[in-house]
Amino acid sequence: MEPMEASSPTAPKNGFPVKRLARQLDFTATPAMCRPLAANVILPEHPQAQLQSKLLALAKPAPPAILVSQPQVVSGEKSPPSRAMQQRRKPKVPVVMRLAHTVRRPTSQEVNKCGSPKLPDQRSIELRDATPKKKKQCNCKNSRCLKLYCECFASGTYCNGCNCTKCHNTSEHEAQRKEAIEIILERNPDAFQPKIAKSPIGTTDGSVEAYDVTIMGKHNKGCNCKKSGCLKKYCECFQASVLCSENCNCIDCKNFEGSKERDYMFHEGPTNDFRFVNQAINAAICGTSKFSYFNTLPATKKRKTEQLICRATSVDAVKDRIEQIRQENDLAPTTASFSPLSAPSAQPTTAMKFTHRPLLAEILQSKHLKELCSLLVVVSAEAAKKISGKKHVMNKGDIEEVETSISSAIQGSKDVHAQYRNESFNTSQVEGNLAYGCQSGEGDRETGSSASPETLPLMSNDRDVATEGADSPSGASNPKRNTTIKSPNREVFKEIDAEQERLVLKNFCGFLNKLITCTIIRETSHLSLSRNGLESQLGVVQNCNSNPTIQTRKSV
DNA sequence: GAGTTTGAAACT
DNA sequence: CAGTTTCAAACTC
Repeated sequence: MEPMEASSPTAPKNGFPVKRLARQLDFTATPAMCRPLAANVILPEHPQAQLQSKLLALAKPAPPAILVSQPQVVSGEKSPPSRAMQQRRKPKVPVVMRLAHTVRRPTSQEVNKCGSPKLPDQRSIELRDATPKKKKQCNCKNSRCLKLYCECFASGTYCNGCNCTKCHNTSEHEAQRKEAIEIILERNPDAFQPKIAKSPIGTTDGSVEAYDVTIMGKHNKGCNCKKSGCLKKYCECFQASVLCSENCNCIDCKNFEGSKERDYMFHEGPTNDFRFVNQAINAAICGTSKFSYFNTLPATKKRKTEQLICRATSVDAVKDRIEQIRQENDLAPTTASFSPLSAPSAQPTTAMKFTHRPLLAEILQSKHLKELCSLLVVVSAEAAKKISGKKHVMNKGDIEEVETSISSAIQGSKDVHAQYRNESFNTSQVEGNLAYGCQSGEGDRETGSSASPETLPLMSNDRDVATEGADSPSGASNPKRNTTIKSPNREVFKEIDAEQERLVLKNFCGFLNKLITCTIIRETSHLSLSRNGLESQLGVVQNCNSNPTIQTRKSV
């Protein structure tokens, strides 16, 4: 369930505006919108029509994208451009081709919500021109509908059937209306220009099954959102179904290509639980007090998401554990505003208003976690070997038991890798791994099911638990571990456990630090790329995409 | 449906 | 040009 549609009857389905968008200047305008609407006809004397006429009269071949973005051209109507236009005609904002912006088409179920089934082609057409069937009526009270606050006025139409009060956006007040238009144009000659430069839309891969359509375009002026994450219709970019661009000055933007939050919105839910685990780690590493998009979810959705996350771990637990690790390693403390953008101990400044923030999920992939788990198992085994080697006083039987324990751990790793190879990797395994890494082996003892088999051998405490509980399922399922349980040399194992835990935590901490570094580098590169288009920096991004686990392993 | 939040527009 | 206020839509309850 999307946040915005939870209670609002006008909320868009699947992120698409389904009605005339508010407070906008023909964001979604296409040639299809040039058709006069029944209720609100674009007036030929309107500056927008005049602008269009003048542009056409200039007869300069414009790029197709610009033509597409020119809305509401009234053919045949040519009126003298306003004084403001003549004096201050600024060159149009060049249309820059942007990365594909994928948006989900409505499902058949959603389409059928309105009662009438629609053919895919019809849906496609509706999405492409985004033309609402009925213009929304304004509700202006104080602006007399003579300011850009008024949607009707801004779009160059008379108010007709609106709920506004003291409306002057009518033919009866034409003089005042023209005056208002002139004043606005004096202030901003582009005030009535379309805000979105949009290029044609096409399917991303041309396949029939593909329910992603690509919208290319950007807000000419850009948005300045601060709190909405650019994922609500407060944001003009989001409202127009375009990605935020370099024109924007938004804070904590999530309306960019690859944004998991945005992806979540358009897909009405996580494609897999792994995303939320990543977000949990991301939040923990960043020290933020929230999931970025998570906190925008409605309560019911939050609970659902919380359940997903908390099955094996929790954000707070992850944060607490990472904070503990940081303190143990004399690392800079996490703060509520810590960001991977900055140095670990740096506070973000107002200058750090990065628009496009790559999420951890872009860097951390399941294979990395797999390798991390393997690394931790190996490190743990090596620790056990190391300690056992030092124990000259141990008798042969004890050594055999230690070796049995080690081989058990390694076997556990092999088993889980067999699972991975069989594509059986699932979230609970990841969560189990995280639970171990972040909660020092406390995992999900209550359920006893979330920790991955790979981490079970590492959970030294569980061995003791199994010792005291003969009916423990895990203990019963692993006779080798039972062998360890019966060892009289518990001190040796305690030492091994301590060493294992120390090394595992140390490596896990290193892994997290590598992730932070990767995120910083990638983000910096992302910013540089978006601003300068320096493709040469792709190498940095690629390097950043390299496996942090391997980097950690090298550093061991 | 009332109240709150949000960000663009308008104003200083 | 930056900060503040106004405004109406979006959103929440």
